[in-house]
Amino acid sequence: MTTTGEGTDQRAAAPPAAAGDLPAAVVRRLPEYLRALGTLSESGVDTVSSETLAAATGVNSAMLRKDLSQLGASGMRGVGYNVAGLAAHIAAVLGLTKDSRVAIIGLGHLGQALARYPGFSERGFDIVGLFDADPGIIGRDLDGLRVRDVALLAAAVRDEGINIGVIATPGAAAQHVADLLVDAGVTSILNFAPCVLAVPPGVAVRKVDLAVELQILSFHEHHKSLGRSETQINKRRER
Amino acid sequence: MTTTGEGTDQRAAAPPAAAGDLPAAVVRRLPEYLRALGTLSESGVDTVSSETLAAATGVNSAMLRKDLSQLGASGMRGVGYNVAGLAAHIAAVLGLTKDSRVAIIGLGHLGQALARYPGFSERGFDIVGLFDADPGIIGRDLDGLRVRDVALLAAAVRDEGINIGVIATPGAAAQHVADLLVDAGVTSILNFAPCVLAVPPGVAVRKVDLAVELQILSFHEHHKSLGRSETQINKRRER
DNA sequence: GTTTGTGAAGTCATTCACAGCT
DNA sequence: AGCTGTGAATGACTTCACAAAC
Repeated sequence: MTTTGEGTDQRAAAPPAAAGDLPAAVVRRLPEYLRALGTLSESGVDTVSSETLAAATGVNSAMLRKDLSQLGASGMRGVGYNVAGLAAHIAAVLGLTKDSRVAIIGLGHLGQALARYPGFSERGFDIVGLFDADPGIIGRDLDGLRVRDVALLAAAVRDEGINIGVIATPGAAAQHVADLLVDAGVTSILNFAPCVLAVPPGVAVRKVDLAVELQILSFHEHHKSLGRSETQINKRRER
Repeated sequence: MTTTGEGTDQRAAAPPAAAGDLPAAVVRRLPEYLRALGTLSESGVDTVSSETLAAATGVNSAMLRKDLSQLGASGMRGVGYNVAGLAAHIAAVLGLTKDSRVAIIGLGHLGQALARYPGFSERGFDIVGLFDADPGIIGRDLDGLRVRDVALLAAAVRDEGINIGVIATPGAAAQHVADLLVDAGVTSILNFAPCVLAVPPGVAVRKVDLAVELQILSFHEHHKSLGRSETQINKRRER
């Protein structure tokens, strides 16, 4: 599959690669590769080996090569991968060639932080709508965007081309908001509320629960201290 | 090379002792079970079948039973699981019987939101220290906690029993902060900075990168639009 | 020499399906 | 009847190891 460069992307009729159904595990790693490539690029590096890039992203180099090969990206044997070309290829696969339009629903502390998080716009996610149900919050101005009544959400989704919804409401409101988003045609949802959302097939939901992450750490912490008596460290090759 | 950057989501780098040797995939699901059990408990339910609990957490019921069986939790055939008992069991396995003491380093917008996020203390994670390097932020009061100079971090870890560090600094500072935490004896880190941390074996790192989540959604969005019309939506996977 | 690309092997995770308990 | 617990089957992911390409 040495599809050569060519590529800048977009949706050609010809399938440049199998990109259609990439294993979820691969997709999860692509943003990480992309970030590392950006860092390399800023350092003026223009070619990178799978070994080096793998180290920068914390994965095994064989896996990295296999991932890239599945994307249809290719390197040069004996040399490595072209940093800029690879970054462009990954960005294309991720659909980052056009900016996405994001609405945040729920502007409590977390929602406000998300609204102001520079990492979103830096990576091409334009926050274009803020919505809340609390009259005490509606009307507030956050870095130039005014918080609107969630009743206006559906219309805004249609009129303003919103395609990603970020739910940062309390758990009790999350399903309702998800329904609003889905009915308005949004098919990608990032859910920060601590609950499972029911959505129709075809709608992608990703969930981030900050307390869950801490609980997982708690588990490790707990079992590290339990292990003190046994001292049996299972040696497993640590990358 | 001490490169241990623990992967994004799943992967246990920690060396747990024999008794607590649960697969990482199971540990990831436990907090979700616990949350669903809490909801059931509040509704006055005191017995639940694997089928029902599985539905509430979005997993397959056989997997749920297998998970619980690995914990040593058991239900009653023909009846189901005792809600309170199961919740207590899972909490014990996760080490949630004693509260954890958390420091947040980096109090930009995200760090401030985390500091005020009620979900942490609700689930037994006490935020006891806030640290930043910016003189403009040091000294600020956030809900009764004063932001201290990061130079005081190591002493605070020791004197105040901090066992979890949350890094919410810019990427460039994150490795330095991680080193400080590790040197001070912290073995659990939650990293919000967009970079891979190198830590010695025995230190557990979990990473949450908000932009990565959006990029993954972008992928799905992108491929929905150029996929065949009879799209076969594969199951989305939650970390 | 270096480094990619990939079959094959290995490891881990999930689902199935049913025996066995209540 | 209903439901758990678990071996077996399936599927997914990762790593190994090496031939082919530069």
